[in-house]
Amino acid sequence: MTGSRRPTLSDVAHEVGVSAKTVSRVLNDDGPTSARTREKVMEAVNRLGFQPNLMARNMRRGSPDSTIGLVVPDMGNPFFGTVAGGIEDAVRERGLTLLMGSSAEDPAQERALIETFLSRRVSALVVVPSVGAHHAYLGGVSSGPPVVFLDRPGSGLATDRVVSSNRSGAQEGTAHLLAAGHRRIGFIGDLPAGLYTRRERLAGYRAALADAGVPYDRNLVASGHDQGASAAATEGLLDLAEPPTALLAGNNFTAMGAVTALARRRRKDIALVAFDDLPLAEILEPPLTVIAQDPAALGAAAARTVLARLDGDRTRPRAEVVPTRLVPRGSGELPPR
Amino acid sequence: MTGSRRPTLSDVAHEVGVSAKTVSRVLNDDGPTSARTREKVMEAVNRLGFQPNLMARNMRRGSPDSTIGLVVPDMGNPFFGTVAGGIEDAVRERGLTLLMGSSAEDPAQERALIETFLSRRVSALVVVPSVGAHHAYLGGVSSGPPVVFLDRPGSGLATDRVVSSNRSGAQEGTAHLLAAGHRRIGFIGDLPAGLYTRRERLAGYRAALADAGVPYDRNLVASGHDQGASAAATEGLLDLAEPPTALLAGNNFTAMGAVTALARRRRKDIALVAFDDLPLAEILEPPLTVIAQDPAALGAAAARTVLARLDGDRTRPRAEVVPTRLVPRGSGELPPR
DNA sequence: TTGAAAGCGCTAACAA
DNA sequence: TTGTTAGCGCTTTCAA
Repeated sequence: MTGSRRPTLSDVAHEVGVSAKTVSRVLNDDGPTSARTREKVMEAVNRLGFQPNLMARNMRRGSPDSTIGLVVPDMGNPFFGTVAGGIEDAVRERGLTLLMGSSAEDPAQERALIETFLSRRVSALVVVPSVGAHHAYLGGVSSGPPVVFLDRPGSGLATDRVVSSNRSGAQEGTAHLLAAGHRRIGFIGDLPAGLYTRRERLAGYRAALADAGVPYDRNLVASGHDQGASAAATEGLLDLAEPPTALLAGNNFTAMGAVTALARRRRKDIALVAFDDLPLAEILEPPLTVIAQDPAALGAAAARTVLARLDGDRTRPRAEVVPTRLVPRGSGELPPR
Repeated sequence: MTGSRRPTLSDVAHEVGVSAKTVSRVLNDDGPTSARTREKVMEAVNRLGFQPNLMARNMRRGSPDSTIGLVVPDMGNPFFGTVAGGIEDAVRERGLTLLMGSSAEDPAQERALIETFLSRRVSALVVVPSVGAHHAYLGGVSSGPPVVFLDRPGSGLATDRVVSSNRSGAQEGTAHLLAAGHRRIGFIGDLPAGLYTRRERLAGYRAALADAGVPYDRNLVASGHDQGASAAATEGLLDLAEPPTALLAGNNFTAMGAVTALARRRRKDIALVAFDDLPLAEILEPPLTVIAQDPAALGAAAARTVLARLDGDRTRPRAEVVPTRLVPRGSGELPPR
């Protein structure tokens, strides 16, 4: 397995007794070759376990690598996994392979990963930008592959982007709680506070409050990035002197935290609407009302944009919004006590 | 952004008025260079937006690409996302980048992805083999990168592997149900039936039954791959003439299906133990008892093995088993009615 | 139907 | 401290 040098085209050619170019022709179906030659070449290829060196091929051809680089902040979040699946399904038939790496929500790691992808000459880049990252360097004098920002707009680079309808979705979810009669509605948002999705969803929440003439109370805004911190933040809201009677959870992890906190406190009377769906939402008690995102559609939209750019689309940057959908299941319809 | 040719080393060299080799020296910190030269070179690099072509560098150096290829059957499954995070954390400081792609549990796609990685000369390959895939081709005459199988052993290739303690874990979980007094215990397994983890866990289940002198009844074995199918399969078990009083769910998705089915039927009297933990396990009613896996540890173990091989370890293939842990939370302690 | 020569962008080896 | 030459493995171009 690990041992002698990997075989090259010339090794195969030498083995068969032809020139390297002939082997190349056989492998790439490029130009005429006799059946006899083809047979012998293929036999030698298999016998030697020859694997063409794509780096050499791409270099000579001057063509980009047939891969698309995807940068996400967290591979363990099924939201991004589903996004990746949506991209992959859409680009596979074009012969493109999706390569995914994680930035761990760190601008430095994000940049390192992007440069890794650029140095490997990927055909396109899909990036979920980390908070605090700047992308001006991507738009330098140099010609690079098309870049699409996903889930969040990038900073310092005017290029295509695909996001969910964060603001109107959150507004709709909050309005749903207001319609049930709630006036004190808590918001549990992701961290850091500068996160685009958090800001947009918080803005939607505030817009709904304003529409209903309910004053915004910043004491009702809590934060957490993972499930544990979000649960603690939720308990903090419940412990207020004037606690909320309803909650809007800002994403899937904060939703799990809120659900956990309410369960620990046995507070089935607190209404809850979550941004982003959860696999077990239906069977929670009460069943969880959500503003569902469509991560596979986000991925597919990004892929379509990428393919259009690769096909020569030179129009100005697109900003696509994938709609969210309110799914009432019960937890958002509870009245205030 | 997309336009003129990407700048090369020579472009930079020409711009500064030095040779390509000097620019190379500056960029790679290889050999002496004057401060003045370094300055001018870096300035030109930034101005032109030069990105070194890693394909060319790797080719010339004859070194493999500083990436590790990871092949998983499903990017949307957080289990594999967490595994990937475990690998990444362990290899990052060695300067290796993790590239993940999906086989969609299809041997043909798996092979295509592996060949893609091999053609790009990755430093190592970590593979979660699809059912029905054979890997003899990886062990050919040729020298290739180290390969580690993860979560499941590969077929046709004797190489390193890292798996969970599937059999003993399932045995322990089943024994837990038997200890609570259950004698009719259903098993809901992943599909296809040939899947290694399913077979191992089923074997553990059967071993526990045998230890307790309880006859194995194949009518109590049901199957599903996703949450919906697993829920339907669970309902099928509940509709038997002699239904089970307890269930063992074979993985995270079947667990969510079983939980869903029991909730729909309002059967809080049915005991349940699930293989693999769930984020909301604690707050289900009753709280879900699980045989927890440690996906990050699986990834870390695979990474350690990879690094050892890259460091020249030529000993015979390792078979590492990452232990599972029974976490009693309530659902497995319910007595039979 | 096949081969020879050149060169993609970079770095090793040597020379200056 | 810097430059020149050659060559990594492949494909393009041209010739046979």
